Amino acid sequence: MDKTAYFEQIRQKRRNDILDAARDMILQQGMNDFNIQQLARKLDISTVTLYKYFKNSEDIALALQERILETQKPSLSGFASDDNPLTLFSDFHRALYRNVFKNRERVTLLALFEAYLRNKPRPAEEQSAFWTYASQMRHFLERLLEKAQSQNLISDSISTDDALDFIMGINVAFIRQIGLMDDEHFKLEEENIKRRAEQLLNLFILYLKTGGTV
Amino acid sequence: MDKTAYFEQIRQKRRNDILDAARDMILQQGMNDFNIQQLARKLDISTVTLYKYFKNSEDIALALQERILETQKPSLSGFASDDNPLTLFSDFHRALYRNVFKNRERVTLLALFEAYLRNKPRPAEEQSAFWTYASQMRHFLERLLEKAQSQNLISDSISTDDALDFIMGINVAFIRQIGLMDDEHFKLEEENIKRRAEQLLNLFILYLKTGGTV
Amino acid sequence: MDKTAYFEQIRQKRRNDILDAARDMILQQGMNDFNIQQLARKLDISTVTLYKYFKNSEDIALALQERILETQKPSLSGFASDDNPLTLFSDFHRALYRNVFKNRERVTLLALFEAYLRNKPRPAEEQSAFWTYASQMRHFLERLLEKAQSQNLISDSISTDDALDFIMGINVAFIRQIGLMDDEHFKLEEENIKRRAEQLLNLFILYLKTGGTV
Amino acid sequence: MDKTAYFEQIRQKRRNDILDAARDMILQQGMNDFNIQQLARKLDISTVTLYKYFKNSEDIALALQERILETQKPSLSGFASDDNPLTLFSDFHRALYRNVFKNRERVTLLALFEAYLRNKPRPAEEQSAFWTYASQMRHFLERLLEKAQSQNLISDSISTDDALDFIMGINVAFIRQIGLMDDEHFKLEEENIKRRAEQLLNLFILYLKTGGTV
DNA sequence: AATGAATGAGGGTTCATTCAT
DNA sequence: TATGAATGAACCCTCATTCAT
Repeated sequence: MDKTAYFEQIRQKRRNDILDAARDMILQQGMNDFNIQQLARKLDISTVTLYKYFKNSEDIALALQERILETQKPSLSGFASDDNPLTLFSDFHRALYRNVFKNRERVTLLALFEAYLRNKPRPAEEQSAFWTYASQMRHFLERLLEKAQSQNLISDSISTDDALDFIMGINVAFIRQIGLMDDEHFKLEEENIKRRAEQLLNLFILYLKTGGTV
Repeated sequence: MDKTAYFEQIRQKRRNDILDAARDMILQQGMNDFNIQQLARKLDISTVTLYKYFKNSEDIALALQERILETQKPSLSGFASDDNPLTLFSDFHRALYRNVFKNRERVTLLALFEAYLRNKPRPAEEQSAFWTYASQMRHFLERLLEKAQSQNLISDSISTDDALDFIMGINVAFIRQIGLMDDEHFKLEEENIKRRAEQLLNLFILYLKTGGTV
Repeated sequence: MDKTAYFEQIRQKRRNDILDAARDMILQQGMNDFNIQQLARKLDISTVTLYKYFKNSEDIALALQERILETQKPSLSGFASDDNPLTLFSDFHRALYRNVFKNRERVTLLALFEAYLRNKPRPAEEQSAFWTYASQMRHFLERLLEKAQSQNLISDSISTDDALDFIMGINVAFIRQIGLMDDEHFKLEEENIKRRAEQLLNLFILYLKTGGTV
Repeated sequence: MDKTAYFEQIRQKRRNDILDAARDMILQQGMNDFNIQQLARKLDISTVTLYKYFKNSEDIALALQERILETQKPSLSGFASDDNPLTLFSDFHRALYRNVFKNRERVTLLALFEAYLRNKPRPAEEQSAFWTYASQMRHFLERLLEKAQSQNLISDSISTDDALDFIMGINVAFIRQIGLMDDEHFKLEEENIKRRAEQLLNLFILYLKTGGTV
């Protein structure tokens, strides 16, 4: 009998339950008021049990962040590489925001972690989750832009690197903004924001085609 | 005798000193580790005295936020209204970012407050400080764009309202991002970020002129 | 009115009361079971109040140790330096043990601290309290022995340094032993132990006179 | 079938492994930080298994102490009783210290236990391990001294009992001191200490011969 | 026999806040 | 007005120990 594997499975499930509860708590109360005791109460287990699964409260937050980053990995399959690069760019941009709207709570969590960790002393090489996330797509876009340039679809005056930094920067900023919005406010504004994401795409296309000057 | 006024003045000065110290603490340690006892120690007064000036730590944060918003009010004097509206728009945009770079710490504070207050129960009508700040300039830009439109300087297809929402939204997102960057990273990237702010301006102009399509 | 001084006085008194209670607790239960909560309960104050007076439980132990070392400083006045050096040596030895017997609880505390701190990581330069105490008298004895040697009262073959190391080493060992004895056992054996201290003195004199060989 | 005996053997081996690990832990961290969970982790077994072998952590310490006392039993074979008693005394003394230096870690453990158990409520008849150890050799030395006295090798004025108490007392004190030294300090001082043990022997001989007076 | 899971108890510490002067 | 003193509440975490399998 494969007892060990069985236990491990249960354990994983339990870890996930804990992370789910932590997620809800953080979304409701923010990182500041997130604490292990309340989490244990909410899960109806003892704090000690929590400590068997996670080293401490920061460990929980980090595991949650990691889980989000893993689930959230931009899937690039489905983007047939022989299409027009700019069309692909648009598709990708739209898919990105579709994802953001669909999983706004994850974005919120990442944004809250980021603000929370801002002043904590952290290993130097560690990046904010947002930038980890962003760099995952950067590579894909890079090849896209290079291809577009080789096909003369975008302005000569554009440096691929600069363009990417600019586009990613604005996108990350806008996405963070979406994540940090108040839930109510977001619901009210959802349609407007979607329209603005589309406008942003237009702007980027305009930028790529013209290099940013008329 | 206006002894009362004199005391009130002293009191104001004291309040300001407290807010200064609070600002430094929050910038160094984040909202999480900001606490009244440490603040009192830093100011070399008793906590009780602090309580005479502010109800509690949240009250201090709010007062600080308010002080920033007041100081930060975009000064619109100096923008002669008979210039070309688009030139004025550019001037204004540049002045805005110049201000942001010069007072990044205030932006940081507003961004930290925003994340901190996100889940606190708050009076419904109260907006995030960023949006308060944004709306202060909105009115000015609105008249500018209307004028530009009447002079046929910008595309017919543009709705002034939409354009403003879009532009302000992106700007606020970008500015918040600048505020939340960590200090070291900011120093390294400062020049790049300034360049991107300028690119953004170019794009906005392009957007206004073309309506977002080439 | 000299309020500050008054408060400081009260404060010192309170610190002393706390140290007294800590001393009793440690003597009764040993260092292992010494803890702040119980101490607070015993003093009938809240733990928080304790923290206002001492940084943490180790701080209390160190303060207690320091207090002992200060009180315990071997008083060398009263030893007229023109007497026969070996007589003085005997007087000093006897005074030392008289002190040990009279303040055995202090010795016990020092011995308990020493064993407790043995595996704690500590600043390298820090010495065990016993050795601090011992070195305080070493200087006095050194001059004594040199004088004795110059008066041909002790064997030529003796190196003052070696002799002191030897004598101090055995004394500290014996004193520590006295401190670590069980209270009951000590009471039963007290007279015997006193006799042995006297025998030890004889041994030392013998050693000094003969150099340790017949 | 003597399956039972076989299992018992396994069990004993297991107990020994546990005690070995406990010994290492205690030497490294002291009695205070010695705890069952860490011990189990170190042995890579569950705490529950530990409880099958020992009642609790004090039980482990006592078993360890007992094991040391058994192993450490002074072997008196090899001391041919027809030699000169004082020579035998010297040999014995040297063998004792040789043993202490060779097995200093055991001495350390006994000294740590002694301090640790000092305030624990214990069965009245139980003595400190050191005294158990000391009394084991006392009997042997007693016969030796009596023989020496009957051969007029030592002073008439000496009471065998007193002399033994004195000698054993100083030895135990010195040995405990050696055990409690911290490892680094011991390494630095090892040679000096050995010299002092030899000096002590000389003094004891002198003491026995002269009765403590020149 | 061995182990994963779970927990009560309790120590360490910090924080906001009140009281008395 | 200002402050020293004091504390309740709450969080963090570890340990010994038991239960069910």
